[in-house]
Amino acid sequence: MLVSAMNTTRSGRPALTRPDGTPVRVLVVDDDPDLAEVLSGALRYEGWEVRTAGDGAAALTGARELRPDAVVLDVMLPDTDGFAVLRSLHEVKPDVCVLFLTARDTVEDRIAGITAGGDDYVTKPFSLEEVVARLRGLLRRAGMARQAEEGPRITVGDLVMDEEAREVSRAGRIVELSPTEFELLRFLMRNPRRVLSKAQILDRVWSYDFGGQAHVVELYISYLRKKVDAGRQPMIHTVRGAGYVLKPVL
Amino acid sequence: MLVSAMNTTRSGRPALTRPDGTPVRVLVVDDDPDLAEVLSGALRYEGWEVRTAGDGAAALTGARELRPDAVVLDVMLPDTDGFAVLRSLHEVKPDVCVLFLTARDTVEDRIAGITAGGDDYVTKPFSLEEVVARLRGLLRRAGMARQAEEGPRITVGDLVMDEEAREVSRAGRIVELSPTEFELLRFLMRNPRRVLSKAQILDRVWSYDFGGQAHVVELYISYLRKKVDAGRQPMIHTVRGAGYVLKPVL
DNA sequence: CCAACCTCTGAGGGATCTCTGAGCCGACGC
DNA sequence: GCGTCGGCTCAGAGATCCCTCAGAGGTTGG
Repeated sequence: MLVSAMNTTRSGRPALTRPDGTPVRVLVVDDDPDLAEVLSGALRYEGWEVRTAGDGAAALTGARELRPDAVVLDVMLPDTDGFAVLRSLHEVKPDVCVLFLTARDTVEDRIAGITAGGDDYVTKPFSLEEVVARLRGLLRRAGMARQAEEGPRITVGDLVMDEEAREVSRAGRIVELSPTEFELLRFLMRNPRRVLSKAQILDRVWSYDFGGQAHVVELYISYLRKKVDAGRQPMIHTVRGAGYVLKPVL
Repeated sequence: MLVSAMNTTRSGRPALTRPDGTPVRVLVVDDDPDLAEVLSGALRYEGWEVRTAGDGAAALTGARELRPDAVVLDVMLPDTDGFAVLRSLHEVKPDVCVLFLTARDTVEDRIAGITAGGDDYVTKPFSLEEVVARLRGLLRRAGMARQAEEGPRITVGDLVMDEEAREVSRAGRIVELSPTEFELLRFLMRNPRRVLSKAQILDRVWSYDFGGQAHVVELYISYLRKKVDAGRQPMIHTVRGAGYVLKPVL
């Protein structure tokens, strides 16, 4: 019988692993150290091995040493631009996945070139849920998903989410959700039966530069309830003074 | 009043240890020496090895020497801010868990991203039970729990508490509890068959700045009895002149 | 340029929680 | 027996937490 070391995330979920069972390796390249720190924290939380770099030169060194499966790459770097780094990266490791971080006003045609190569991008300011989800998608499509259960769909009770199709259904009936509602529900569904505080939700679902109050979370929970729980047995529960839980109906 | 420091390991319950069986190591960073002392007393009471530091520089030195598994870190430090310390800590020891202490009014300020990495925070004024519980949660998720049976749930007789789902059930039936009731019961359940004085309970379950009387403890014990013991064989017993005990029904 | 949609702010109101005060009861000592 | 003390419970005030509505401002797509 084949026994491999069980690789789990800090959250207790089974981690997405490389074909040989070792953790996925990701290189984070951003010149803002705070942002790099937050990103690498979120990725380590997924059970992945992370290394950071602050500029293009460091990125290449890091890539040679870590030999990452994926790279999170800021387009704006102090020494070079992201596309030059991309070319060098592909020389070092041709099959690496790249997730670009771009400013909102980055030129369109350059982005078109990215997605054509199978890579992906997110625009700043982004939410951590989105970055993690995109990375998971890239890795999965690159054949990195060793999990049978780690498909593109999440199921909690009779609630089903297809991440790729961005489609949610409860008891077979399609539920239409706005982008924020979708991300909030995804976060809840990836952490079922666990109480999530409003701060946790804010940190994870809202952009890192969101300055607003935790009140928005209440508001969006109320939207979700109207759409997901409407008339049915409620799955979204409030835990007063603590946060919210998503629980399948028993 | 504040609980006095105790250096003994709590008897009757196996301490949470590192994978190699040595005690968990925690660094406490706060510029208020009284608070640091109270905290380290509570953590030593858990059987953990504790060291304190008063500012960011001392925190780094301490981290390098102690190589802690977790750090309790005040966001407001005389020399640096929490984010910078977090980054340095992760450089010293990438897998360290951090529990931030923040004032209530700075909550919205810059917590963003902190809980995203799997780290956590509590707002001042906090209760020691809460700090210890959060730390235990962090350590458990980081794979530090060499627990024999130290899972996310505590069991005493037919009474079961799931800390992550914040759910309590007696004989299979869900019991709804308010935040304070929950913390009080958690404290009782973590110390079964042991008489706990009202002063002990106050020091541990209520915030350190609570100025009220021990009468509240009686009141909350009475609430708990109504919900937990309701109609069943009582598990919560009064020891006149000494305190309360939680005992499984024989 | 307009319409539809999305996101967020602010305010109101309702439900729940916490704690105080007071009365009651039983245990214990004299 | 009787008073005292410790503990239990009820009732209610005040605070807090949470939900919802209404609408402003921004974005998107036609």
